[in-house]
Amino acid sequence: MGRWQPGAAQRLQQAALELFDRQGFDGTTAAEIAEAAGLTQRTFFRHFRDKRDVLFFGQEEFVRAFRAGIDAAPAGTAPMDLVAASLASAATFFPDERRPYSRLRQAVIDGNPTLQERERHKLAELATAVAATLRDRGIGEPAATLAAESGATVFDVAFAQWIRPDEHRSLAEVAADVLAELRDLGIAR
Amino acid sequence: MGRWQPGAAQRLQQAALELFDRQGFDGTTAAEIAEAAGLTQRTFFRHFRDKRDVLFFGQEEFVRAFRAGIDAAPAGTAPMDLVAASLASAATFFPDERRPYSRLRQAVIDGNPTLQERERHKLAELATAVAATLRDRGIGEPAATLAAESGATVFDVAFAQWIRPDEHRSLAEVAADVLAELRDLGIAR
DNA sequence: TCTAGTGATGACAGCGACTGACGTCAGGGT
DNA sequence: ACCCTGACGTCAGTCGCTGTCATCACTAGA
Repeated sequence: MGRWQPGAAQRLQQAALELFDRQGFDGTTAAEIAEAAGLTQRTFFRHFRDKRDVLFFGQEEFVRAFRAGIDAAPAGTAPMDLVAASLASAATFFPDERRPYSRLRQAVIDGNPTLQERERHKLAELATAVAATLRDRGIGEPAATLAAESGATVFDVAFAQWIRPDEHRSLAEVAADVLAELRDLGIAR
Repeated sequence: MGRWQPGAAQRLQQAALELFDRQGFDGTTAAEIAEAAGLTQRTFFRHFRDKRDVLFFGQEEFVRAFRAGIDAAPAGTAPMDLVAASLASAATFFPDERRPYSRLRQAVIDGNPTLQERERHKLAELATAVAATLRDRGIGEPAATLAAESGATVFDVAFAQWIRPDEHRSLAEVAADVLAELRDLGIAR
């Protein structure tokens, strides 16, 4: 056993979410979050690049889920079908049990512009990673980037819908529907 | 004649771009920019919400160009054709004379992650505004958001291409080509 | 069993972004 | 002359974020 409790980042994230929810993002200092997790401000910034980052802990695995969906598809699959596969794979990261947590987290993000900014950035990073994966499969530019950005947009729209109070479908179902709508748009001239 | 020179925001933006180019974004303080423009740090923050914002001065007119393109289209135009119209309209905001300036500005942005973050945010704001305009024309959700986000993506990709050293086509031409590629993607199953 | 190395953490000091309160100086209306 | 308003300056902060160094538990090797 170490001198410190394990999972410092996890504890910081949970403490941050609770404090942000209770007293707002701006009304919460990094030192306060650290104290709630039994740590100091300095340690907080050793785990996260900045105060906002604490809400985006664990996004790498999420990106890996997108890539895994593409990697598992058979050779010769069309770009937008690869995107469909990556969406289906990523949706498994958000089972229905996680919906309440996602709603709370999103409410905090929606309440602060700088957090929305960071969220957009993370979505853009996701699109960049997916585009790279598509390029690895031989898809050229700008097709790879366009397909990847489209996938990110579909995920974003689907996630927002999935979180709504009156929504009960799974994220996978919602995402499939949104993707279908996008395809209809592309054909309509 | 007032006590102060007019166009403080303009002067601040120009001074900022020069200083960022010469000594980097992080290596330039807000007080320094203000001083170069004959003002003080406090005045800088009365014109701009934060240090990054100085590089995005005048984006409202840019957004208006997008909306104008949609408003000018005849009734019954399909969503993606409205997007095409808005792109064509917005492209007039970037005549070839502006290319050197755009290149310099983009180089500064590319050199700093937080500036990229802000740029993504501005692009998202643009998409939100375009989606609202589409909704005003009777287009429902999620079609309006999907079309608007697609338009923003096309603009982003086209702009990046337009800025390249070996690119000589106009932004309107590049954007039309990228949009055509996106449409090809949508049909491919 | 002693000891030096390692990795995570805490304490301290400091920079710079950003803000609120308040004072100052024109010009325009009355 | 009068005040009001709008743009700016001054002052005194708060807080995000960082560099530096000391500290403590654990571990490998003698």
